[in-house]
Amino acid sequence: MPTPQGKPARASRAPRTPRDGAGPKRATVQEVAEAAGVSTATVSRVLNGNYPVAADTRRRVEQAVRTLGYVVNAQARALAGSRTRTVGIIVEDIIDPFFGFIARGVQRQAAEDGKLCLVCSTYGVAGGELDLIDSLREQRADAVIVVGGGVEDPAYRRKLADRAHALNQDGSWLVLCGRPPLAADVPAGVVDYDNTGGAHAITDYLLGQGHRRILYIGGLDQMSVHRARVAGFRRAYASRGLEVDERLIQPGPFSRRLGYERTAQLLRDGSAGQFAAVFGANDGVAVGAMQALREAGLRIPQDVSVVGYDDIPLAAEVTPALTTVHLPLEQMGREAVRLAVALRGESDGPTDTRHVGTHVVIRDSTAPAPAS
Amino acid sequence: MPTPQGKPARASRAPRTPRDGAGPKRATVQEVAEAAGVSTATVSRVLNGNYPVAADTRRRVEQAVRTLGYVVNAQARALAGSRTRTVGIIVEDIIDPFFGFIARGVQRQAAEDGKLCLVCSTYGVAGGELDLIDSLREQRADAVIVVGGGVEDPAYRRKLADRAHALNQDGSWLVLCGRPPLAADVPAGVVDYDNTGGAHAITDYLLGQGHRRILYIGGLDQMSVHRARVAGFRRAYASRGLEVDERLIQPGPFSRRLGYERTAQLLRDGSAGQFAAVFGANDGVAVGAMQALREAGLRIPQDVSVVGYDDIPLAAEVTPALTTVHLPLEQMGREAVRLAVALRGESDGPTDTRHVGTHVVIRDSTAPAPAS
DNA sequence: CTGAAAGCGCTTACAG
DNA sequence: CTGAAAGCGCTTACAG
Repeated sequence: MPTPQGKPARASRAPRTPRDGAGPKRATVQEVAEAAGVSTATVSRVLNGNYPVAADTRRRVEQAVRTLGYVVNAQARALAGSRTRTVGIIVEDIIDPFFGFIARGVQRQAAEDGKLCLVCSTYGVAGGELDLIDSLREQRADAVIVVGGGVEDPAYRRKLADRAHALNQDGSWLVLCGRPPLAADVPAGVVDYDNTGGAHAITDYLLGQGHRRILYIGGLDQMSVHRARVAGFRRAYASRGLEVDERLIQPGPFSRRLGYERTAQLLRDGSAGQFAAVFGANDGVAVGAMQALREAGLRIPQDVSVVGYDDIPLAAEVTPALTTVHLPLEQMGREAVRLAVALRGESDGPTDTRHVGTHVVIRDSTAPAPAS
Repeated sequence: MPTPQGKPARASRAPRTPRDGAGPKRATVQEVAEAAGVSTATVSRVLNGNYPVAADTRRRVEQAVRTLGYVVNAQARALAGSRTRTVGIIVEDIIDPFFGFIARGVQRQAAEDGKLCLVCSTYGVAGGELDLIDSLREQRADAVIVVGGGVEDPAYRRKLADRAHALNQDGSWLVLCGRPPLAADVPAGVVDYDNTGGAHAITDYLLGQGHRRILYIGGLDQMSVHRARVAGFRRAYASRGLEVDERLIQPGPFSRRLGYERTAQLLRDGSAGQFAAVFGANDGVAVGAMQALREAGLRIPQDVSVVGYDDIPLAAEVTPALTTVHLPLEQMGREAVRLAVALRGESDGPTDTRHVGTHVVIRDSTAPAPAS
């Protein structure tokens, strides 16, 4: 009946008494059982298909399910069972292709395994990872996948290790994806790749082309990824008995803007000396550097060679196409989920580490050093 | 004790009897209550902070929580309460910036509201949306946000409407983001923008620059977004009393590759006649077209003007920077979550539609038509 | 192959 | 301000 007042009849905030006629309502196993004339146990068994049920009984149940439009209540199922069929993934920013592709791999593998993904982003907030792991623990995610290079700070690593133990207690697992292991006694899975080796390989390629003064741009000291890449850069020089001019190592956030601005500045003020090659700590940095070089009237690769890291699609799309280190990002995401599934098999196995391979992709942004 | 055989001591698949010593174990409210010397009701009340509790009692409980490392069990909470504090979002592909930015907005707003996001992708599989909505319904997501242009097929829209009703039954809501409403009687939220108006505006801008033969590339007939954009394109011509040469409308998937290949082909075989402007149905298509034009020796914008749609970062990064229609993608995502929250306030309100504004961004890829 | 019943870990009227 | 108790909707030994 219409409300006497002209106000819209919106549900008053009366306390929800159980089943007061209004309020949300969806069919339950109970109702399906009644409709099919069987017990709830039987309904559960046909729903899960994990136990023999007479063909005829099964049919009656399936019929009832259809008629009532029944859908299982995942929370009730998770509470009664032991798994939530959910995996959590924590990235810095879903819009960054590095994270985006890994997240895509995680999603796809999870979907194939009948799981759903809880995706969280830290947006670079310090400690954001920790809080998100806690939220995901509340959700009892079957696994929590933390993506990307981690902070090297020992205090932080200890906190992360605590989370790993807590998750493991709960029967879940922490999986580090693109980050080195925490410690031997920490129950966590790891999917990693060889940053040092990749940086070594691409630096050595440049060195082999006759380049000696390579400007290395990008990376923050606390990040494991950065330290490993710089280490590879240095080692390549060392392998050939060459020295690195420290002025050529220019740290900063992994961003296109950094590549652009730092390159432009060094070109302008010459404070790092000359250079005829640029190593961007990731593809974005490299592309930013390319733009600055071009604006300064330098040709790529005739005057300056440029390389990146990661091989996101952008690398192949710019002109000239960028020489870089290929990372199987999507595969890393898939691997992380597979590893988590494997680990749950063990009651509390040791840390398990999986390595994925990388390789240098030579495109058009590199050439032999100009004769000086 | 070590297993007699040399095999690794992995937990045998014995049936999990309740609390058999091994197995995952985490503290419960029960245990916190005992440790604090109060009832579980009281623990729940301090945890949720939604009810007065004596300061001293509160302290004891908080202490116990800390000591035991207690974390709430979200499934149990959701089962006992009525909300899951979870929102589901369905996109085509998280790696596509159009979807990525919307997903980011959804995530951020959800995080601010204390909710977690279940992110799903269809990867363009027909009907994928429907299945994913069902999964999200199992999860009892507080809202299910479906992103991007929808299929116009009436049968499909009917199925979607069924899902909307089902969700509404459950006390949840379907929210369409970047897609027109289904029908007046369907309980679903809508966050949309004016595709026709945007396409009209940017086409009119080109027309105002003296262009008459504008090549329109991209879009599939079944997609609502495409139909609306083409309608705007046509209307701009009509407003000025001009005719559209149908050969200049070239449909296809929204992809960089389409822009590149179709443009290259038309330049080669001339089957669409001449054109001195290209309207890419989205920025990716436009950038692909730019590449083909450049390879054909044409200058942008001196010889050919190019415009796109969406204004993803790529648009500002290419050279010359692309004139396009700006969409507040991240804001759309946020709006979708806010709308969902608002809708849950009503027991079953009518369809609620929110419009976000768009505008043309003029950059360097457009210029007056060359004198012919 | 099937059912009765306990239990998963919370929240929330209800009663003090 | 606090507690006893019911109930959320499933799954899973246990017993036939």
